[in-house]
Amino acid sequence: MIYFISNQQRTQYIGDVKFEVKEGKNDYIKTSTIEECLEYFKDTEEIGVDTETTGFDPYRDRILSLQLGDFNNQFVIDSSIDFTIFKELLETRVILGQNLKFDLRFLYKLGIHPKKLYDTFLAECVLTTGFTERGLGLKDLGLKYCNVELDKSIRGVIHKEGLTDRVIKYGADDVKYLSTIKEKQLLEINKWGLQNILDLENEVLKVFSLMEYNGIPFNPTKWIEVSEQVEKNTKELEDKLDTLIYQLGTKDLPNINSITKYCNIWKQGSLFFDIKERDCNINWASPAQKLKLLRDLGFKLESVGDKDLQRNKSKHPIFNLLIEYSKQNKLATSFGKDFLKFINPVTKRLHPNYWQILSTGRISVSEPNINQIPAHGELATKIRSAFEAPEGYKIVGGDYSGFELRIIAEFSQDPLWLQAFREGGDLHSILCSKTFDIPIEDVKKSFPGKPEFKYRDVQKTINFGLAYGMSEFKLADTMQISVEEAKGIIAKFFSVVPKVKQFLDMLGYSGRTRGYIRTPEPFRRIRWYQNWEKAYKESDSKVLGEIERASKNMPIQSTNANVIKLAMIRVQDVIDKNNYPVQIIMQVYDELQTLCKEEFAEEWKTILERIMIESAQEVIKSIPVVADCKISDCWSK
DNA sequence: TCCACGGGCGCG
DNA sequence: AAAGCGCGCCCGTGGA
Repeated sequence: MIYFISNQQRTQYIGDVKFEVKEGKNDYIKTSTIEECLEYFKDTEEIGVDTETTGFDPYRDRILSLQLGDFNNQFVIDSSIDFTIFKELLETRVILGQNLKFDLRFLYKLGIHPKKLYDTFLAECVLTTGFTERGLGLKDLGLKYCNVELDKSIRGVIHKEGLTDRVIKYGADDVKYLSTIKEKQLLEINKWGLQNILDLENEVLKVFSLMEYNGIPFNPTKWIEVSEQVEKNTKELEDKLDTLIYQLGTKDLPNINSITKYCNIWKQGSLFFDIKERDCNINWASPAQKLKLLRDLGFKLESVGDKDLQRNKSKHPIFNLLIEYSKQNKLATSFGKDFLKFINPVTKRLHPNYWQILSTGRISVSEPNINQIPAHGELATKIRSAFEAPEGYKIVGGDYSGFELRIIAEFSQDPLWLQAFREGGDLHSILCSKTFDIPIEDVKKSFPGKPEFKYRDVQKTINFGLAYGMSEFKLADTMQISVEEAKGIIAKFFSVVPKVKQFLDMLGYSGRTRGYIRTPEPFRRIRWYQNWEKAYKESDSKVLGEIERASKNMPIQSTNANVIKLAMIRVQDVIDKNNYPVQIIMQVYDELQTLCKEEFAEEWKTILERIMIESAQEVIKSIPVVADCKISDCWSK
């Protein structure tokens, strides 16, 4: 049965005619009261919850209706009711919902903070990680688990139509099937041993919801300062490139009679260069145009990517200009003034979207993507300084040190790799000395005859690269050596750390032969390869190779992601239990940043660091884990 | 004018 | 046959 709770007249439509009625014309909808609703849920442990809202922003939009229910009965409560009446109920029961992050932000706005969550959307993500053709919407889940066709056609018109019978029915259906979906999902979850990872996701859900709701403090003045500098740099470099082309056209291209002729060869009908105006029509942001030009000038390049430009930079001054231009242009476009559109007009903060589960278990962030803010180079510090704590607050946070390398140590149990972390030595240097048979004091020296390659840097490339399934071809390309030489280096390296090789080979074999790969205990996340079956039958080496390399990396990357999620749960838990004046504001792979009241910052830094380390040691048991936290006014390394 | 695609590059 | 993993964003390109 569907119950409707409201303090106002119901809106009804017959055709296009709108009128108010007290009781709907369909007898499956009854009017009810708050008291009846609270009484109904008095002894239930779990409640299906959904909201309809006027939009996506909890600060500018509002809840139109709140739906609470189970399979037998659903209550549709309209916005004439003060929803905070349900605070106690919602904060003590298990809240069952589909993509709850959306609803939670609106409940937070009302001061309602549900604690125990089960999200059918996240459960489906956990069950189908890696599949590209999967249905994650409630409509898909209704069909898959309940064989019921849920009507979604109405979404988006509720605001106009009002709470008519069909809108109420639709709202009620959105909570009616949740428990059935959950029960059937749990059968699959248990069958695959995914309970731990599902619990982790359902718990960290509220942290991501809070992060989206709270947002990130941002100082636009500082951002604009850097943007203007970068824009200026970009324009100057464009001018320099144009001038260079002018000089090339008049002097360095004797085989081309005039730049006009060259231009006509290059692009029919439109001049890219006007000698009189000294105006060059080349779009320096166009890879195709750049490549064509450089090839016409006689350079052999495969692309105009940084790697190819770097290799040619001694041959002509245009390469250094192009390298620098690409960098500045990237900063100007991706991190320029356009970025300011993401500032929420109400909170003046950034409120990015979080996608909680990608194929390895990492998250992704968008609008804006806070996980790709520049971190290297001289402008990075300035750019990041725009992420600034307000007056009276500090940014407290930090990252795990060499975390993926520690994960490799734990899972491979390689003696040398373990020993390096146990003794606190520098892993890259230790392995470098053994791989290249040189004294450890010499690891920062260059290879004989190759001043641009230092032993330890190459070792770093190997340590990270091989964990991603890197081949001798890539190493040869990176180091500019022969494939044979590269092969030799890899063989030597793996003879130094045989158990690492064994571990990676095992992962690759596992993925290639089974079509899925999973994280070791305790989380046991699983990633499927949708294209595996076909590739396996057809012995498609290209696809199987991709699966093999991804499988070598997934448990490592995934464990990092699982651990930081565990840390987030525990950190938020401590904040909530103690009412600390702290907000988690960012998670950047192996880094957590919080916003903290200034007077609490010192104490908080110690607590945060401890929780991060303790969380990681739940998984990394053989060696110590290090987290470096610091207190600052703005986001910094 | 809109859209899909891919090169290129920002982060880890 | 191709050979380092995981993302999102910007822009140019080419077709509708």
